[in-house]
Amino acid sequence: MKVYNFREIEDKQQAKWESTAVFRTEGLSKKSCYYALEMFPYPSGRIHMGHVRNYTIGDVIARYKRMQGFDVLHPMGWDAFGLPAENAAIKHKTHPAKWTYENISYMKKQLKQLGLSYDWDRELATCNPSYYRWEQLFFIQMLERGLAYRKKSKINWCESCQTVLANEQVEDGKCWRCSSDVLEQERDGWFLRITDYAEELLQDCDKLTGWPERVLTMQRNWIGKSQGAEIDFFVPALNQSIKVFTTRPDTLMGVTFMSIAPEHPLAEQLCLGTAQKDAVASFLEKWKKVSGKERSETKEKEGVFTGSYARHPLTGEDVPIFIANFVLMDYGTGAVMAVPAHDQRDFEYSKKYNLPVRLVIQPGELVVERMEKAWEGGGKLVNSGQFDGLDNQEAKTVITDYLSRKGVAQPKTTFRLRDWGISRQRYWGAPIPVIHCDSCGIVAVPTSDLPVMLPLDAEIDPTGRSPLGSLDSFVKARCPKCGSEARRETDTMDTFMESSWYFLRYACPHEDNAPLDKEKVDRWLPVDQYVGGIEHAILHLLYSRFFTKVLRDMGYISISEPFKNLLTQGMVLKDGAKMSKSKGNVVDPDEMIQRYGADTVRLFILFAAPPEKDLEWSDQGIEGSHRFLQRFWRVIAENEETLRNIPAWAFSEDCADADLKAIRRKTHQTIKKVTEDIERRFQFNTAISALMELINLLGQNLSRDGSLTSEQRLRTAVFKEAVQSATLLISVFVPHMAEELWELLGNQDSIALQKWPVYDPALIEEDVIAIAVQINGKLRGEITVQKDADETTVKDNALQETKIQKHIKGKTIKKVIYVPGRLLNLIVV
RNA sequence: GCCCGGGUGGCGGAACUGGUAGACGCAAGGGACUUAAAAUCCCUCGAACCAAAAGUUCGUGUCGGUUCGAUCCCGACCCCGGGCACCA
Repeated sequence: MKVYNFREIEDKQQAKWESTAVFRTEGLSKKSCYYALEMFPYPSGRIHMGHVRNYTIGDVIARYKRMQGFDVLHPMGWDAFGLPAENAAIKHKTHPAKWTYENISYMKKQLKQLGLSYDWDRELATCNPSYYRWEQLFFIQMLERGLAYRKKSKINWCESCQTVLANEQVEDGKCWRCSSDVLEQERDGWFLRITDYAEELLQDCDKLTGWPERVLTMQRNWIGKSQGAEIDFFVPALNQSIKVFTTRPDTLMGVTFMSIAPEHPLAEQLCLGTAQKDAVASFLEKWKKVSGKERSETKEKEGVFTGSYARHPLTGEDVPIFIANFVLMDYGTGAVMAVPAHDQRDFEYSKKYNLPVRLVIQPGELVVERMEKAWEGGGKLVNSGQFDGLDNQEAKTVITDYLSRKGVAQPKTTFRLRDWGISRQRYWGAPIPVIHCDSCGIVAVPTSDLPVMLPLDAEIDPTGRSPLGSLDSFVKARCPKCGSEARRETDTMDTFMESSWYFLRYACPHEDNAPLDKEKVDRWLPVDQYVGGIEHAILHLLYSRFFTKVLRDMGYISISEPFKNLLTQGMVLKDGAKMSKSKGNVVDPDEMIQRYGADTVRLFILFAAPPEKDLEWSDQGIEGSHRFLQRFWRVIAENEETLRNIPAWAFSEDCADADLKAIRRKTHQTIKKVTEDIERRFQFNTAISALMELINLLGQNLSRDGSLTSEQRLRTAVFKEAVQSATLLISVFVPHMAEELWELLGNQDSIALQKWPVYDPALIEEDVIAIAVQINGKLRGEITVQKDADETTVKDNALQETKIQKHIKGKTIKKVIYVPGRLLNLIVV
């Protein structure tokens, strides 16, 4: 018997796939196209188990769809710009480009060893000018459309990474990459107007029915829409109005003071000439120093009276204006109307500073004197003059409309989402294609001059500061407008720019004349199934959605959403924790492939947990998966010759032998189960367990030495059907072994291009079925009946059982519940 | 605080979205083969009562409810994971 030499088999099959280019795709018609994509990796050096899991899941889907008859686009590439390359370059005294390309070549070898069915002809690396030149073009076009702009703002600065971070890249006040504290700084930078798309990004969440609900929730939260009104409060002392934003215009009559942020532009003016001047000055000195992050950690409400008053837009009453530490300058207008009775923060503040509380929403019996906290719910309006008696929801529009007519308010929608800051003060990224000219200002590089090449002769600065600024050959440029000497922009683009459109470029990776070939993109996109980690739930997925909409509006593509279905796979854990070098719990894929082969690693990872769940790595578990593959191999290899000589799919119609009948039934049940488990939520773990059951059954029907026994078995070809089906089914999980066994069974063409097996419904039904018998809902026995037995037969059979008789003796049957094919419940008293 | 997930044997996980809880695998125990080991094969494996079997009772985070019947539906609560958070 041929032994299962996985090393030899895997090398051989990988070479064969490569030489015959089985996974190359063109995509003939829109209808037959299927796009399976996994999030491309950052070329960090070596792949880890998270990659193995991600790409194995994607590969199963790609292989399955291919066998279903689709033209499957399954590409792979490299998210190749980024900070680690620079850090490694400093550490190892090399160049980021060299480090990156070496990593790519090593990791590519690793991916090939996993037997992933990629069309490597479409491979791309984002650090290649043939890729980023188009991104620079997009940037210029965004600039023309006003979607890209430059502004000075408070930015998030990571000292250790020496760069600015986008809001999305700050997690809990720390850098998403290195976890060091993020500082606030004033700085000039480039922004993309993602807020222009806030409404559409939010609306379209509803269309993403193939996305996990929790990812959508995160995106919705991040966009953070709130609807309300902007209301003007006139300040006589300044002879101008202060605008406030509120979601509760219905509580306007409950306003007893106003709070503004310490950074509010009017904060200092309001106290001029009042007795509060000094108090305000010391308060501002204290709170302006405190960063936004620290301030939000301070739960204690603190504020100071400005000495000035605003006029209530309805009553004309004087409303004292305070500067308060809890008011944020970068949300709404930086000023809020305070309604202590109906806002908890205002309530706490009013208690501390002894300010009046006025109840204007009446939820039943509540009275001000007995309030222990603010009432933030609904109710009827009271103490609101002409608006009394209105339902508060209704009052929101009524009051806003009323004020609008008087010209002191307007309906307003506010988003939490901020524009995307894309400037990075780093070297290893795509240069932002603009030129600073002393006379013309900021001038875009003419598109005919693209790409602005990232110079590869830069000396990497060990402090981490970008070398571009001091590289004269790069910085010195002519102004495209006036021709005078000018300076090139030295910031590079956030690397999330590259990953925001790579999935489009895969449709036409070799297109030289344009970023995208519309016809091809429209044929393949949207991605039918995207697979990746949950950690990108906001960052990458939100940016990609934004880019897709922008490129649509620019006319490059027709779709509005890039990813039709999204599968977020869980992490790979060891000893209950995420694998990390510092914890010393890393399991190296290479080592596992060496020991057990890629097929075993793939199988274990698919079998140990459903894809969305975290997966606990188990050294014993992988042994078990390997044992199963050995068993699978033996069942076929030990009977190789016999099986090969049976004509494929030839059956004698009636196999009377009960064992054989059972095998056929199991075969078809397995085809059904595996197909449905893959279709329905990608339950690979249960699909594999079904295959295990089939192989176990076949094993039981072999002789002690593993060979086929009876002559009848040889004639009927039932075994051949079983092993052939099992091999086809398992090929999506363990392609190398399946391919080898497929050959062993006498087949010529690659198993990857075979048709997915189809079950025969007539064969999966059992002749006799077990019916559970319950007395008063408790299981008391089990009977076997013919599959088409009716209720009366089942009941009569059940009543003949001694066990059942025992339980109903001396009692009368009050009711009979029969669930066909499943259970009989006798209610007795 | 708010919004999503999720709590099932010693462990990873199954269970047709109301119908025999624990498939499949791991670990464990026992046995066969072997001079021995490995490998392989067979048996047992939620808990309790019982010498054992038959059997009975309990059992899907907790407490209630609906139902002939609940891991599944409803209500209250506890715990774990994730997201958002002085967002006006």
